[in-house]
Amino acid sequence: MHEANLTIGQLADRSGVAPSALRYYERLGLIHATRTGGNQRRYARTELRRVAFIRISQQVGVSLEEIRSALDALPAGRTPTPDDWAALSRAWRDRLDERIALLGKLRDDLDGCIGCGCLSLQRCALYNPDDSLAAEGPGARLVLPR
Amino acid sequence: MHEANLTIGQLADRSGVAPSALRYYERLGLIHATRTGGNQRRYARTELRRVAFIRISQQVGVSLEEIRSALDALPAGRTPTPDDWAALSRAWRDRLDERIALLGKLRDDLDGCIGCGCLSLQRCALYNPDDSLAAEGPGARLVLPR
DNA sequence: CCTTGAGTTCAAGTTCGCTTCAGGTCCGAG
DNA sequence: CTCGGACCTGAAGCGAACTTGAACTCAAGG
Repeated sequence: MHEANLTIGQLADRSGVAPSALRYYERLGLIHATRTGGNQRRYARTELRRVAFIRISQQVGVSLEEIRSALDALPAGRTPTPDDWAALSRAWRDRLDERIALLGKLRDDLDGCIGCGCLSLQRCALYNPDDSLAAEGPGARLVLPR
Repeated sequence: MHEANLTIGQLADRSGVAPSALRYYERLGLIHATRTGGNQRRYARTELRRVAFIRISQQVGVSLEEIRSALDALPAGRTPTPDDWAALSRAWRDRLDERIALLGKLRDDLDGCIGCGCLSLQRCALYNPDDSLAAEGPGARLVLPR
C-alpha cells in the first residue's frame, strides 16, 4: 500500500470519477498518466488533485475546455508546488465569488417578487431589474445574460 | 398596443429566449399557448412569468424536467395567483440557499487549501472534508455529490 | 500455467438543451 | 391583390460530457 502510482481504477475510486471519464479527461489533456510496460495507465498522486480541481470547477459551471486552459498554467515539467496551485485557486475563488453573488441577487429578486403582486408584470424585480427598462414601454424584458 | 396576447416573436423579444427555445419548452410542457385561426401561437401575458421562472431556475442548475414538474404544481385551469407563485418561489429560494451554501463551502475549502501545503494529500480540506475519511486509509476521497 | 478481474482502444451511442433547415402558411401594410 | 416578413411543422444536426460495446491484453492469486 501507499504505492507511488495509482491505477485508473484506484484513481476512479478515490476521486469518485468513472474510469471512462478519466480516459476522456486525458484525451482532452486535463490529466496525464505514464504507462506500464503493458500499456496500462499509472497516475502520479498529484493527478488526484487535478481531478479534484476539475470537479470543483465544474460545480462552478466552468467548461472542461476552460478548465484545461487553466490547468495549462501549471508548470509542465515539474510537479506543481503549493504556490502554483495557490495562484490557480485565487483566480477560481474570484469566479466562485462572482457566482455566489449572482445567485444571491437571484434569490433576493425572487424574494422581492413574492410580495409584489406582479402579475401585472409592471414592477417585478425579476422582469424589470432596477427599473432600468421602464423607458421601453409596458412589459419589461428579462435580463438574464447567458 | 398593450394587447391581450403575445406572438412568439414578441414573447421571444421580451423574455430574451429564442422562438425555437420557446417551441421546445412548449413541447416539453413548460409553457402553453392558444392558437389563432391560422394556427399561430398566442401567449397569455402570464406565460412571460413562466419563462422568467424557467430561466431563473436554469441559472440555479435545475433541469428542464425538474422545472416542468415544479410548474405542474401551479393550478391547471385558472391563472396562477401571486400566492401560487409565492409558494413556488419559496421552494426555489431554499434551493438557491442550498446552492449558495455549497458554493460558499467550496470557496472556503479552496481558500483553506491554498495555505495547507497539501501536496501530501493528507490533510487537504477538499480531498478530505472534515477529516471524515481519515479512517479509510491514506489518500482521501473526493466527496462532491452529483 | 490458468483463470479472472482490471485494463486497453476505437467507434458508436446517449442525454440535454437547443438551433437549423426545408418546405410551406399567415397576415398586415401598401 | 400582392408582397414580405413572421409564423408553422417535422426532422435533422450540434456541442458538451460522458457511457457503452466489442474485441482484445495484462497482471496477480491459486
